[in-house]
Amino acid sequence: MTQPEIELRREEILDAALALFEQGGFEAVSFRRIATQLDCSYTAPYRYFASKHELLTALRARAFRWIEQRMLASIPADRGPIEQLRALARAYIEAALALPNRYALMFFDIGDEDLEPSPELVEAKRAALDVCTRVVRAGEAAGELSLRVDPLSASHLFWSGAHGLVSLQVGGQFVMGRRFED
Amino acid sequence: MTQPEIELRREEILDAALALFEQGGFEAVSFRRIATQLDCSYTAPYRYFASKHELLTALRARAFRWIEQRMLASIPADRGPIEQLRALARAYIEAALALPNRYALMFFDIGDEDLEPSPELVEAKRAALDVCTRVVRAGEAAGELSLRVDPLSASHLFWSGAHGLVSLQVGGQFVMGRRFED
DNA sequence: GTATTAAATAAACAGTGTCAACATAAGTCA
DNA sequence: TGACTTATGTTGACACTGTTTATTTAATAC
Repeated sequence: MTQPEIELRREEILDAALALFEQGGFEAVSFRRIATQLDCSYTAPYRYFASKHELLTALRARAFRWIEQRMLASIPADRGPIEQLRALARAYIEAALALPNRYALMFFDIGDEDLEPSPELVEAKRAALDVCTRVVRAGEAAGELSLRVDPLSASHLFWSGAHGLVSLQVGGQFVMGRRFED
Repeated sequence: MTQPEIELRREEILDAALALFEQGGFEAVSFRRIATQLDCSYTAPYRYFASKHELLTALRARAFRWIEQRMLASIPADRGPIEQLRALARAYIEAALALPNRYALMFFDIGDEDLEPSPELVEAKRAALDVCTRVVRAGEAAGELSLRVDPLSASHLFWSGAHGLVSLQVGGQFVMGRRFED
């Protein structure tokens, strides 16, 4: 099996896992169920993911890469940093709200709640957060932005805040349409 | 069994569950293990918690009540709202950092990632968040604070931010000692 | 063709949450 | 007191789970 074929198979497995996850959360993802969806034996996916933990971690990393792309594409190059951050927040929120249901939202918690995140996940999170950090740094370098915390913490706050608002919104108490930065 | 006795037994079960959780996360909490810790049969806890989900939910609610108390006690009544918010953040962070390990930190994510939270948990979360909301509202009423978002969202942002910073800190990249409000 | 390697499979193990049937203790009323 | 009812605890079982081992099948190299 050639390398791109392997990658393709991995994607198929992740797709199946995602479908299960979206309709029943972490517990609904099981090797047995993935196998029936892909019509293979239930140990076959072990060739591609060493454990359930690794599978879910890979799934989450993929999700971070996805939202990173959406945020990247949303930055208006011709505007100031504050406007860019606002666009980032909007992109994040829209992406998060476009998710099929609440479950998928859990993926985007930037916190390090995972005891042993894979390097892949750490890298994907860092890359996603870096979209914010770069904007902040550029803004500070240009003297158009002045925060009381370092860029990394600021981005973390930014991300946590956006995530918190989305989860508040999804939780039922509507808020959207206001501005928020810091 | 009288009502307080029942409550006591529930606490014992939660204690055992917490001990397990703190040393191995959600998956380490099992009715079997709780039973061996409490030296009873593995279905006995079912008399007090209808399901594992309910047990964990009760555990989390208790944690929220705990941190609510610590935050409440930290508010300096003789200071302005900004100083009070700062004290709240400090209290939150100190409480979170005083936790025995990372696992317990997961409890304090305020987000609604849980599909079916019990009324008890919803109430505990609301009460904890209300500590912030009251300070914000009082500050706005006194004209000493003016935010661009409503008090509830502000508190949510506040909480998410504090939680995000703590989890960043626990994750390894130190930040503490700076100010942050919004 | 055969030999070797990769891929998929089946069987099994130790756990899990949960439920139904059973036993036991406590409390209630005669 | 003794019989009855109710709450509480226990055992055994069911249908799952993640994971490992051995075994078979498919693909490749010579």
